[in-house]
Amino acid sequence: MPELPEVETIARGVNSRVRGDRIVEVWFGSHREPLKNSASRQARGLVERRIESVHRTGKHIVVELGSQGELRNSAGTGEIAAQWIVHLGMTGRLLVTTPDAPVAKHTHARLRLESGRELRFVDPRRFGRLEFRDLAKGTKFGGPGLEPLTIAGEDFAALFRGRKLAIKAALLNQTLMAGVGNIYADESLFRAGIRPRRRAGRLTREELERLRKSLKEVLEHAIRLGGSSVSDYVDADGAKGFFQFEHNVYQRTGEACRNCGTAIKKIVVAGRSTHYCANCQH
DNA sequence: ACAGGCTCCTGCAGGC
DNA sequence: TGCCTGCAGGAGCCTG
Repeated sequence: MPELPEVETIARGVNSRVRGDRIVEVWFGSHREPLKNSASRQARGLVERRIESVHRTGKHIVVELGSQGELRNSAGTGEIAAQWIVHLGMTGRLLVTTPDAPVAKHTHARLRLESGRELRFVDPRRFGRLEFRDLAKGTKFGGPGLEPLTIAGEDFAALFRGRKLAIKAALLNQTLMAGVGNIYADESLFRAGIRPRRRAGRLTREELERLRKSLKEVLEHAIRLGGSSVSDYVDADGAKGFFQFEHNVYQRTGEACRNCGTAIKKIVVAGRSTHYCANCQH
């Protein structure tokens, strides 16, 4: 479901509410979990740790955790000893609630915090993933791919050099760049005036630079509006985003292009529905 | 290298 | 009302 702007919005919201709080009790649902390592291992690893910060890497939310068993109410050392990595898949939600808030259907994890609040992971389709990492036993989560918000023009161009796949497929490939999904691939290609089926390696340097800037602008604009709420996306408070009203092509099949009035086309690229304006994009 | 298909799931909209 | 089909912000795997 969520792409970079939605994940960024959620991570910021969660961070501002739980930073400095401590995990005092952990509950995982009993049936098949969307987990990378076992529920019991995660629960044992998470409990009694201070949440140092929460941030986004690609489409992943990274919860940075202090060492286990520090004194209650202590400020902590600020050092990162473990991480909880949350990937929301298509329908995942990470919510900060009061303990008495009704438990939504498909709630898979609940972390009770010292403040009394709860951090909950809800995911109907269970495409999301939860992973616990003890940094004493393994490496820090790096995530795949480069960050589209900060990538330099040279690096951006290098990603696509010599590649025969469609530019849209390349944008969706998380090992190249992390965070771009179906909405923002379509929207950035529209903004850059590039057709989604163009071969990545055939784009001119000028087009690539236009695409890099368009992508950055679209993502930053979407972050400012709290992301796109296409069906069920909500932030850490359960509030919706507003970028869906700014979409130029995504899910606007047959509607008039806001730029030229031509009907927006829908095709399939890389197995995903793809929307573009045949008049504005070349 | 890359395309395309299939898979993991649930929920919702639309057609009949 | 119900039943069926298709589709959905992701991504991994397998085949050709």
